[in-house]
Amino acid sequence: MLRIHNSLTGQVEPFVPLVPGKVRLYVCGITVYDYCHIGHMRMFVVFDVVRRYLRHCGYALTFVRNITDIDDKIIRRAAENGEPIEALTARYIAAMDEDAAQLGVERPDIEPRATAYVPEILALIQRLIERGHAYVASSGDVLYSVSSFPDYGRLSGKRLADLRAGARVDVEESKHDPLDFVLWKRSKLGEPTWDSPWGPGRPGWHIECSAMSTSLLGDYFDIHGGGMDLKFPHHENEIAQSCGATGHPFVKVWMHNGFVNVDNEKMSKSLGNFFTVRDILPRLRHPEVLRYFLLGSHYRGPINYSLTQLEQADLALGRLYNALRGLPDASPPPGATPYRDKFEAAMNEDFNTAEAVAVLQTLAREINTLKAAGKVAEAASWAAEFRALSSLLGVVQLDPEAWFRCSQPVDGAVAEGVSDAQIQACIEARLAARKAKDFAESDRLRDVLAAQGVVLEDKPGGVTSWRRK
RNA sequence: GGCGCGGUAACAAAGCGGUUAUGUAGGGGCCUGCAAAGCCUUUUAGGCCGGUUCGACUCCGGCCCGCGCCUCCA
Repeated sequence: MLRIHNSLTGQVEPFVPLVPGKVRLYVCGITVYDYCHIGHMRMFVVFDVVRRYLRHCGYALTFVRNITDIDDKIIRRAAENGEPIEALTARYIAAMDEDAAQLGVERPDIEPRATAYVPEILALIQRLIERGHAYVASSGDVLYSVSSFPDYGRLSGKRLADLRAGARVDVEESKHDPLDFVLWKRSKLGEPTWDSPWGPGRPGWHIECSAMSTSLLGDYFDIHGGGMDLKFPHHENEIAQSCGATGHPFVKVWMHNGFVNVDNEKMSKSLGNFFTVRDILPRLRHPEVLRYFLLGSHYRGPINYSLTQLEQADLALGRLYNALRGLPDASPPPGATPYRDKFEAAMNEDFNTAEAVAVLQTLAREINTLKAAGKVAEAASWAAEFRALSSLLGVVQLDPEAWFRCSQPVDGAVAEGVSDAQIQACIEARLAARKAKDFAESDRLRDVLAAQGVVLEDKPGGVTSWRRK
């Protein structure tokens, strides 16, 4: 049975959907004003695996991931660039889609944009005012009254008194309570605006997610996910808004993924240790290397980014592909297998992808052993099982030969080098030399290819396979 | 100050109260014309101090160290 860590309780709990057989999942997506960094991508990949596994468990899943396409940073960036907001957001949404696709992240079932949900947002704010959870401030903004919601702070384990004592924000006079947050912002000159009962303005960030999630998934749904940093205040505020509006619970299970760090510190622009997906992919043999790296540790813990780590991921993936090499198509062994059992046990325990990957490595050894013993049919059968399992993680999705034809770029540049056909010709010539026991020539040809980053491997039966370094 | 997380071998990273994690790296062996790959085998663990227990890396307490959130942030 699947068990999931619930941030609301701090426990790993058995997962029981609200409606048997159905799961409704909402994940906070990104604000589109720049390229995705590795941290964004970790969130994408983590919830892509959650999505795959929930479906594998047989649930009818509705997966929503939103796009925040109106926000202070977007407005500022568009102004800096001197371009319309729509042009900016369209560009970065397209870039996000490309990056996600590279990493094997499938599109969510529904991908709402905040700007398309303004009517729902207005209705929600209206309801909050009616129920005494929100007020129109002297500034013209509509604010949420934190003190009207006794449960405020439950998700993040904070108490209102502590938060007030530690408040570092400039307290705006119009706020009844320094912790009150904005639902509807009065727009300044030149900013995008929508009409509202409280004058022209635009939605606050937190209310967008409450409106989109409940509009699409209902007032009470199964899982809400996002990055660790959204727990407070974003998700806390969502709870206050949604529960405030309905008077009943909002989300059953909260899931939060850990950060990507660099040198054990959070990636941030101010520290200058920031890596976008577009910075990294050109340094890799294949985008799968990044995905494998991200799944190599548990989703809740921090993960430390470094080139060394990516190199290790490359080698580990190569080992998996190597096991699958040269095997015919086959059907997996019927019924449960020890590998499948272990894999599923790992995934069932709060999506332990690190352990699931270890199962794949062990299975690869089994396949290699069978291959070495000449038991090709058996090896092929396990290879089919391997592929069924690895597709749940979205790794080892290529044809093995295609993997080995990719080369590992050096300093971000892919070596031009020799073509596949030239390599093949060289191998033929070397095989002829070997047949004639001309080992000097044979070794010379191997060295020629080695200098081009091509490694040869002589297999039994006079077959030679190759790989790019 | 408040809340929370973590310290595992050369590097990375899991599970687990007593039995090999896993990958990479190192040693030895098999295989190979020689290599490579693969397989077998093997060396390096559990921050520190106490406690519980027949037995603790695993549970409890204290200490030290690192990190995160408390402000926009995946």
